[in-house]
Amino acid sequence: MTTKEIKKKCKGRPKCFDRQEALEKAKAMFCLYGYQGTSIAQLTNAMGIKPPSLYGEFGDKEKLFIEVLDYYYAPYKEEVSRIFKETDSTEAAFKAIFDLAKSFHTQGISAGCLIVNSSINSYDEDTLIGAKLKALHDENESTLYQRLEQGKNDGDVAADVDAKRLSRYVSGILAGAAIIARGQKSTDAVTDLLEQGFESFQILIKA
Amino acid sequence: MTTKEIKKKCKGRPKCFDRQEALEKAKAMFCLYGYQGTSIAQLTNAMGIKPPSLYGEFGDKEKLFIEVLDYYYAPYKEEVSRIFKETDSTEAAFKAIFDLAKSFHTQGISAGCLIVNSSINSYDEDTLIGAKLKALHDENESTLYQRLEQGKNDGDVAADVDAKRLSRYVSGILAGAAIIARGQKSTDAVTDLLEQGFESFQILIKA
DNA sequence: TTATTTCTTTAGTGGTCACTATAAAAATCC
DNA sequence: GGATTTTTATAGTGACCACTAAAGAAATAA
Repeated sequence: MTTKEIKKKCKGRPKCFDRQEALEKAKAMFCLYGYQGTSIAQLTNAMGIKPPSLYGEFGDKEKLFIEVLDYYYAPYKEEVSRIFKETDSTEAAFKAIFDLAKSFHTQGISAGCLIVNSSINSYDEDTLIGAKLKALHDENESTLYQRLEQGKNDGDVAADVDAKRLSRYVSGILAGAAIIARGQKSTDAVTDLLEQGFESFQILIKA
Repeated sequence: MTTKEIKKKCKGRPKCFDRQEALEKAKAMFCLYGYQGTSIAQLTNAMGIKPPSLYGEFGDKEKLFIEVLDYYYAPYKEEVSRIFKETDSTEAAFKAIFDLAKSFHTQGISAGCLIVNSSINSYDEDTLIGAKLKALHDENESTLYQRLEQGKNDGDVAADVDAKRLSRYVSGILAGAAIIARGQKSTDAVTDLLEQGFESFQILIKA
């Protein structure tokens, strides 16, 4: 919207596509078929543009994918941030996190989580994609960890709880839920895992 | 060994490679790079054979992969079966399962779990690979479920425990551990997840 | 209007993909 | 030893891969 307005007075031929819409389409394709599994031809077809436009706008396939990863993570990050701001107790906050994952994976045809999916194929930290994936994972886990530490300060998480271990536990269950959502496509399996996961979380923060 | 002895008296030119060794090499490549990410050229190079030999012996890439999946799952299945036979209490049995996963993912360079990894890219049940992956997952979860039901009969699992839900929970954590092992390559993260997972399991079967 | 700039479309590039036709090599059978 | 059988190695097949050179189209600037 605003970018369109701002760019109204540029020289040269105007673009025939909206950048965000293109990213959205690319995201959908990468979610379905993965980075390797999605060809430039599939991407350009879905995005409604030709290869030179894609390369002109996004650089190459790898750079486009990294941009899609940020675009994918942003709303989740914002939602988690909102939850942790607006929710008082640690228990209620993590209940909201588990619920967020549950609703994400159980409404519509879930393709799992793009970041979890991609970490299977691009696990090498020496690559741009691998480094980006690790950064996003670490950021997420760190966010969970900090909320647990806050809970210990607030007093609704027991003092002898290992916050790092517990954040890894939650992070691992969320990753598992993403896997199950994609691989098994069973709403019940995801729900069971996440609800049982939260149930155990409730117990673990009290001991 | 025995197959070699038996096949000693065949007509025609004898094979230059050992079938199981070839499967082992193929397994290693698929574990590292995945189904899509491993080319026939890479496979034949690792297996020490030429493409026509691969196709003559295994059919095509898809059939080879499915055979590798069975070859990969077999020792795990046997080990779980052994654990469930030789271990008395449900708690000790699942402790052994969690420990098995822990040692598998923390010794050497873990490539995660081939079956979990593959379920990301080959999630369509309509394909041969997708169907095989779902079958293996279901078999594993069913094995866990049955052991929990046995525990309820034996009396060391509380009667009101939802065995299906709990088996999905354990299965989900094991999947998450495989993801973390591959994606984060952190021994500590895997250990934390699995130990915290078993700790919660201990509590959940008693309530 | 003309020049300049920027994006578009067309039409490819060399490289790699899974897979195979062909024929030589190495064994047994008669 | 010669015929048969099976596996081998050589050398390719068309299809698709990520990516791009070249030229046309659509805007602004002069």
